[in-house]
Amino acid sequence: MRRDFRFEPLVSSPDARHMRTGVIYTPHGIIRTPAFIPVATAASVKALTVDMMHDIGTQAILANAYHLYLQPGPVLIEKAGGLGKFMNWSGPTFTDSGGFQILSLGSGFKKVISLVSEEATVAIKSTRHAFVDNDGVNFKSHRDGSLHRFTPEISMNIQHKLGADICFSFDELTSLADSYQYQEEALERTHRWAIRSVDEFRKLQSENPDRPYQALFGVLQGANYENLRRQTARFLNTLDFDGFGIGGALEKSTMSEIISWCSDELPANKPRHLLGISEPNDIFTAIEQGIDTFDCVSPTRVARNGAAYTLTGRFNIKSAKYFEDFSPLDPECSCYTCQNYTRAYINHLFKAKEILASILVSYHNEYFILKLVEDIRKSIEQGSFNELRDSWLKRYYA
RNA sequence: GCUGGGAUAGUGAAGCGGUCAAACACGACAGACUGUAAAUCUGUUGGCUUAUGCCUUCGUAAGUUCGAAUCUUACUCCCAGCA
Repeated sequence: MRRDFRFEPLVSSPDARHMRTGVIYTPHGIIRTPAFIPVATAASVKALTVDMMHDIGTQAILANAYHLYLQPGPVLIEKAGGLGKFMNWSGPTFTDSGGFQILSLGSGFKKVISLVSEEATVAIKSTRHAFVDNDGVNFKSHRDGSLHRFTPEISMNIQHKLGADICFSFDELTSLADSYQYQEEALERTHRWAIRSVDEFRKLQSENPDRPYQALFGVLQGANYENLRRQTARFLNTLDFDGFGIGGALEKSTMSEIISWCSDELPANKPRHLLGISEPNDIFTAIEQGIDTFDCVSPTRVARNGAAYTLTGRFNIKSAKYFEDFSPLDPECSCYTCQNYTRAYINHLFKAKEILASILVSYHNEYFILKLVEDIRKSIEQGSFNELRDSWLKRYYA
């Protein structure tokens, strides 16, 4: 089996132990890192066409095995020629395993990520644990309530059919509300699932030697416990993974440490992906601690609800005070939206519930984050990361 | 001109003697959103100005009643039918 995938670290920054630039080579092109990977859950970056994605400098996209399994089904996408062909995206693609969705949607909906409250704790313990067993997870479709089951083997089969360049092992997402004992149990389960993910995935690949190579990333859990995070990084590194994803509910206060523990233990020659992060301060933190790629729904989700990024912070364009504001969303932005449309117009589009509102702001927000990460990458090359970080964050959060 | 129906907060629309500052919907205003059940969700929406408080409101005016958006009378306007 030809491994048409590799990561080449380029500039290691003297500013921070693990920070670096690099290039990820995939069968569908390269990704210059650090890179933000827009999320296309259901094979679409919501509100954006592929042309738009190219225009704003999208290097790769990340879709989801859970959603595509439920609709339209992996068999159809395989027939279409794979995820990229299906959605007309010729560049590199990622798919998530579905582990996160199964446990964060349905019974865990809105509770798993930010669960600190007692209510969330109770909800998690009484519902989630009933569905997880050592072999896999039973779950109900969020679409029609029908019963389904995911195991590492099933997730790998789906992702193999979807045909993304980079796939993730099947993991169990835990919540910070879970006990330490549960975190340990779940982590062991995630380890066994990682072994099974590798075995199944490599078996499928050897049975289909003519297909483009698909890389497999192992997912690190372990909540906010240093020993668990380090332990899982060391363990996963013994398996046949091409890279790693750092997952779990990441609190602002501990994210930096968690990533640095993982980076300490992971090999320098394999890429490190951070799952589901994209607020500007988090981006700086993640990259500084050695993250190469990361994905997030936030820029488009927030855009559809009227929030736009600017160099001086995020604001809500729906607000009445922009009714007569004929300046661009961000006066310093050179994206298509900011070059051609005013705040007053976009404010009107939201009030009038016009589809174009979502399109224009999604375009701007994705551009804004992609540009920020691009600027950060250049700053690492030029040895000016710290200066950029300090001045940028000072303005943004002023 | 006659007969019948109707006028409720920004709009539509419940309520038909006390538990009504008045349901609900929309709108408006604000907030949230981090591996997308999210073009979603939450809160506020008469005034005072934050209180198991006071004041002003249900077309206008007068009345019945301990008590009226709710009952009576007159008036004004709107709608339908008849002339």
